[in-house]
Amino acid sequence: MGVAERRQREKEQRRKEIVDAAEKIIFRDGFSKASMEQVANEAELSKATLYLYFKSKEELYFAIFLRGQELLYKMIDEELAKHSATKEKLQAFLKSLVGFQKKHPEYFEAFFYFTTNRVELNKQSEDFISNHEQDTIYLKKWIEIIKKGKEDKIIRQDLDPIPSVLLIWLQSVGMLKIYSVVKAELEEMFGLKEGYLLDSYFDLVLRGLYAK
Amino acid sequence: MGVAERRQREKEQRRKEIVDAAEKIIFRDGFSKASMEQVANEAELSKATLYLYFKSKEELYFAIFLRGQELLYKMIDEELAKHSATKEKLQAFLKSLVGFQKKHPEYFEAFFYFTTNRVELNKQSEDFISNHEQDTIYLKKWIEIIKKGKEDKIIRQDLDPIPSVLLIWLQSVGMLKIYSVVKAELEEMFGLKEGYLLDSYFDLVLRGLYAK
DNA sequence: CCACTTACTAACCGGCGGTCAGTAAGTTAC
DNA sequence: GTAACTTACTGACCGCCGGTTAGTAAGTGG
Repeated sequence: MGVAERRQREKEQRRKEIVDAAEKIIFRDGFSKASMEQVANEAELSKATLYLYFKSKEELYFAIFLRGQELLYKMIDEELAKHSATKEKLQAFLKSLVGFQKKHPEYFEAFFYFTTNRVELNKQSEDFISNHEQDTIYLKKWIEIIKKGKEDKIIRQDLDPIPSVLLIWLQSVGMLKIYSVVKAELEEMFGLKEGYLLDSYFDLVLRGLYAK
Repeated sequence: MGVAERRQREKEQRRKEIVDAAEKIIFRDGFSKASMEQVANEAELSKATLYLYFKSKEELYFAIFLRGQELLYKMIDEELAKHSATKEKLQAFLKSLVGFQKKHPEYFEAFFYFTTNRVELNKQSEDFISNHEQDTIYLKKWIEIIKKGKEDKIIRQDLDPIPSVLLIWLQSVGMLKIYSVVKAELEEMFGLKEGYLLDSYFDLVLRGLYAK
């Protein structure tokens, strides 16, 4: 019986179409200004139908966030695959994160939204759990990289890998977000050249890690 | 004629009362969940009256933000006055910022809100301009501290003071915000002790700055 | 005592996230 | 073929919220 399977496929297709529509509207207007009515129009459905696929506006945005996160992880992994030295790996990480924000500012926005808003999402949902697992795997992978760097005497011997990895993550994401907002003001105020601040950031953060 | 003066005083008093009420409600429920109706009730006024004193909900929140920022700057200055060495000054800065978030998490929240949301506030308003000037003064003060640190060979000679100061600011604020959200999860996941991550942060960021 | 200002508000508006009763097309069983 | 049932969808509605408007009542100044 292929009917159930076809139905399933069609349902997933609809879901995808809704997320596509939501991306278009939310990326254009921002999450809070975008309305479910607009998304529904874009998807050529009624607003009520959206709620058959997503519990709330926020969960719909979460689906967009997941797309973005997958993209980010892919970008990091691709860049990472090019390098084997610890220093280069760390640089690749920072470069990917910056590149992600530059290439996909709206996905970065969604990413930032869900890291700074612990929202009442369905924490039992498949998506949420698999997402959380993926995060954990990622962090542990980076902890291993730092550990290896320590063994190779590249990284300071007195550093604890766990907080180091967490901190680089937290401070980079936070800095990039704020920078994106105040960029123009700062560059005008202090006559900074495009990209100069980020180059300085790379230098500053890596210097805190490296031995010697 | 003391009438006009009395009226002026009373008006300022009302304004203060409204901000007090708004603080109470917004600190309890958060900015987005708090409603102007609730604030009005708390202030024992009608909602319409609030709009005679503030143009929008956001401008009312901005008044709260200003209180918080003043407090933050005061905290930093007090801590700073205790020290003269560059290293200690930098540590005092980080310590004050962390202390501010810990002591006044709601003010920190407001502070973060207005650094990551460039909102349509009245940019000609007295408050906004004086705030912007104060920020500039503050940044320049820190740039001077770093310059002096370079002269004293405490700070790396190859560092440009301007981006260094900006970056410490951006990354610290951003990190603290994200950390406050994910703190519990991280500590549970990696068995981190309370405060350990922040100690590591101090170490990491200062190591990036110091010579030797 | 009257003209005018000040401080305030009840009632309203448009828009939004979210819900619900109902419908129409498709599916299954006989 | 048709009756019973499921699936996918929607129009109309609800409550709430930020913000506005027309109007009132107390106080001021001449």
